[in-house]
Amino acid sequence: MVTLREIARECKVSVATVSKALNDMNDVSPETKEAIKTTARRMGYYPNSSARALKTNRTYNIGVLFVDESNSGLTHDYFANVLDSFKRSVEKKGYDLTFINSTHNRDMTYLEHSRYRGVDGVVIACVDFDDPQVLELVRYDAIPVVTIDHVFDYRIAVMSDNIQGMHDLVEYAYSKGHRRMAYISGDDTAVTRNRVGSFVRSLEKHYIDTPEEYLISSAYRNPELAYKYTRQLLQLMDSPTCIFYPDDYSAIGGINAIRDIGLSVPDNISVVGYDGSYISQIMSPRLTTLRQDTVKIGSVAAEKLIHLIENPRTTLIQRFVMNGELVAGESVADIN
Amino acid sequence: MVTLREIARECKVSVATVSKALNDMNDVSPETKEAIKTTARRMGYYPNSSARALKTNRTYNIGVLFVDESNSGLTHDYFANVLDSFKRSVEKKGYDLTFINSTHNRDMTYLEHSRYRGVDGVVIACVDFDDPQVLELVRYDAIPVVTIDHVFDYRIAVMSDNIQGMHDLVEYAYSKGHRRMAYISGDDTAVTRNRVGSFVRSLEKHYIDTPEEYLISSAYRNPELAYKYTRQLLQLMDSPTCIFYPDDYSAIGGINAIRDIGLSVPDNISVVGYDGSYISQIMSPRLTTLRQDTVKIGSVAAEKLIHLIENPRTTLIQRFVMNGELVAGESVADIN
DNA sequence: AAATTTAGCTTAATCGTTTTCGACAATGAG
DNA sequence: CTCATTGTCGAAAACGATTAAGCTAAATTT
Repeated sequence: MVTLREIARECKVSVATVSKALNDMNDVSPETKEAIKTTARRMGYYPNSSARALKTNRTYNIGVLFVDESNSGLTHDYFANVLDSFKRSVEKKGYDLTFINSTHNRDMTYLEHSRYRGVDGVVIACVDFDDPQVLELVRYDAIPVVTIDHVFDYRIAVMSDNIQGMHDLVEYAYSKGHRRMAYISGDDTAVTRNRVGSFVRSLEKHYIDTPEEYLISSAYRNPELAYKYTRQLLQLMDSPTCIFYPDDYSAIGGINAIRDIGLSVPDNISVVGYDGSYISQIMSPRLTTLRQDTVKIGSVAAEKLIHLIENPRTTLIQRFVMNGELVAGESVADIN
Repeated sequence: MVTLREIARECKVSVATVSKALNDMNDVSPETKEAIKTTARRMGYYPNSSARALKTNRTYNIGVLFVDESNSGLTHDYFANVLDSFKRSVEKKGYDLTFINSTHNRDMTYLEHSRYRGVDGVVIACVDFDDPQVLELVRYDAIPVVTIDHVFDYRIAVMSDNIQGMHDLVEYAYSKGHRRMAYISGDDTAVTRNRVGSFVRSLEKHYIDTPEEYLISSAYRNPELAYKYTRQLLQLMDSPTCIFYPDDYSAIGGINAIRDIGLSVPDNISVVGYDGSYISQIMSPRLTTLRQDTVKIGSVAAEKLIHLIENPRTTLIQRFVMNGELVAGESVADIN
């Protein structure tokens, strides 16, 4: 490993001068600076991140907290895409990504792990936001944090506009003539509450009351449950003409239930998904869904987190709400 | 941040003694060791990874090289699952995961980046294995490496048994009465060559020659291309009764093509996927496919890499081939 | 009883960097 | 000509940990 010391010996200057030259400090003459830089390049030098971190308390490393009870966020389509975009963005600015976890040897909490690794900041998504360990990390204000799809006071949040998104979907179905709409929603989270609220209010604007049996609390990414609840809805005497699902995967489960009963999508029953995942547009019929802008969410989260890291005091704590985009698809029939 | 020094002051011993006590060295008396450990716990001590890494040249950090031209490996269903399992496994042993990339500020190669971060080892998957930067990293023998689904000499490789997998699929289709089978395969990689070879040989065992127009080189995860080539196959005078695809997504593209022509799966044409992704079993008809054991692949890769890290000289360089599992599904008709 | 070993602890060097402070020479001002 | 300023550079401390080597006193051997 080639160190500053070796470059110093080669250039016949001190280690301090080499360091300053490579960091472009201005108390090194242009000539020596240039000479040092070229020999550094020639010798294949790159800094030792541990040594630098030890001295500067900056690692250029960002922690990623992405845990799901069942799967980790990695296998979660939506979050994997957000993370992918996030990763791309931070890498452009010279930061690396390290996963934060708590199932460590000597068991550390998320906060301890973050401090152990000395990450400059943490992005949190796809977790149980009531987890005491998450709260501990969020409340520890020496580490910059952005959360995705959840709002904490005094923390930057980046989120999808679930209220507008659901509104758009309801308006679309309404415009196609649907009046009896049911919503099989996800687990009880902030995101879910926003969507359910928006669903009900959007219908109320059209003077449509949503009967209790049209609002079913299910789970995200659980086609089996969606299947079950879809059958349940279809057995109502006054069954809906259009069913909304928490995500595209659940919608597929619903479609299976509809077909197994002998009905067709969208001819007999219309279906609305959420997320706009890749699969939703290659399946048939193409799903009517709301594409969340994962690229934007990831890149804005990255940008804001890095800004917070590099300008700790001047950065405003805000929420950033990203618009999604309605994807018309073919799963909602025009029954006008 | 609480350091060894503070614990030393508190316990009225030297820093060295504290370090040795916490690392369970045997030249510290049991009593002082215990005392030191409890005060360390009480004060909320955890080591500074940078300082430790600087001194020991061990980071307990593993580099992940997962890059795809289009998307990163994160959004790739199969590799995301492998990575997820890998992550879980290494975390159990106290290692963390950091992404390796080359789009860094001062542009470093993969190798330089790995050395810069001082990772103890690297797992490589889902990359262009002809990339000079990948080769540079693979050839640098001071960093332990395991590759997934690709074999290099002198490097540990963990892979799915594509030969057996394809064989099982062909045998299955054959047993269902299919004789005219076509294969729309993926890009030209080692994995693809294994599968195509196995496809052809498995049929030869049954004295079936595969006509040239039945072997089409397409791409992975590209339903549009699969759609196009499927139409092409169906226009042949002697069109196949069963079509194999490089992956489940492509199979969906193929199914769409078949349906758009007015035919049905599996009544008119049978379809075979690969991977056994989640979606393949919630779609309808459930896909006949080969589930790759992503959990096993990830955990074995982790186990072998860590063993190599901790026993550099004694670890044998081998290939580990993981069996997949045929998932019967409903997309292959019995035409006997 | 003298010599040697051992247990338990400390001292100090070291990993590779950054950064403060001071040294020194050249330059400019008065 | 003297004094202050400026431009370059180096010495040394520091970040927090590990570890070889040395020291002291007690335990053991001869």
